[in-house]
Amino acid sequence: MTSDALSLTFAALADPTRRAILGRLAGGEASVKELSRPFKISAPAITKHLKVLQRVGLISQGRNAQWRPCRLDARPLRDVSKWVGDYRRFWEESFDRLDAYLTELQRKEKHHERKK
Amino acid sequence: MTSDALSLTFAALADPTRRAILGRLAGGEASVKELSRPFKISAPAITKHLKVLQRVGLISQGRNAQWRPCRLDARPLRDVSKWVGDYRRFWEESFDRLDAYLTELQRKEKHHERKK
DNA sequence: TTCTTAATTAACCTAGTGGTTAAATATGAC
DNA sequence: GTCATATTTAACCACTAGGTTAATTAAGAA
Repeated sequence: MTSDALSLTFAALADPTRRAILGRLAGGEASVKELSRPFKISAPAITKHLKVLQRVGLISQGRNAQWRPCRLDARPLRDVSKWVGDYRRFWEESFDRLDAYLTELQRKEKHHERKK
Repeated sequence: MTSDALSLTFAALADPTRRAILGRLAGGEASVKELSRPFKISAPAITKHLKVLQRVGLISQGRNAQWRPCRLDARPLRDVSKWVGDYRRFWEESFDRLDAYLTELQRKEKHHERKK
């Protein structure tokens, strides 16, 4: 795998289970068990997902008796946000073009109706 | 692979070569040859990267003689931006906490100096 | 100590990724 | 038609990802 931080972060986010875990952690700390509850996959699979998230710094794990409470650390998402933000003008542009296109289409439609 | 659109988009962005291609296309249309120039990988490898980008709708390819000019379509990035935006408050929060921590640390440092 | 629960590690499997080289296809130029 | 260039397809390879089950570690409870 590509080892630069941004690539690793994107890769970590490319799995819906991991994004769901982050979503859950947005609501506060949770144990591994709690995190696994919504999914039908095994505990080791969850552990692996958590390792991926931990490796890119999106979560950290504490210790409390036999539990390893996880908590969100969203800071790596700043870089993602910054990267994607550099393209904002492009999708706004495309949207504008699409919007203009649709408006034009509508105008033509009206014109067509009138002619009928 | 996970087949929901957002996962596929994140996965497409998880490769630095593909992100560089998007970066190049931000400067305007380019042929496959032109896109491949900065990299030391083979033409088929570039073709594969382009297919990945095309599959998630980040680029589209036209035809002009033997060239297939590629152009950026950033609209899928809106969803990425929206997703990551939902976490903004968390990284701003973490940053604040770090900031508060550093301020506190500095305060303690000063106190320590004074005592010496 | 023994039992139970939480979580991880080990070993394995399947499928997918990113790369390769060689061959095929498409198109304009001579 | 032949040649050269651009690009894709085919076939292959090493490695990784995401999953499994079984075994291991850690800690509180009986």
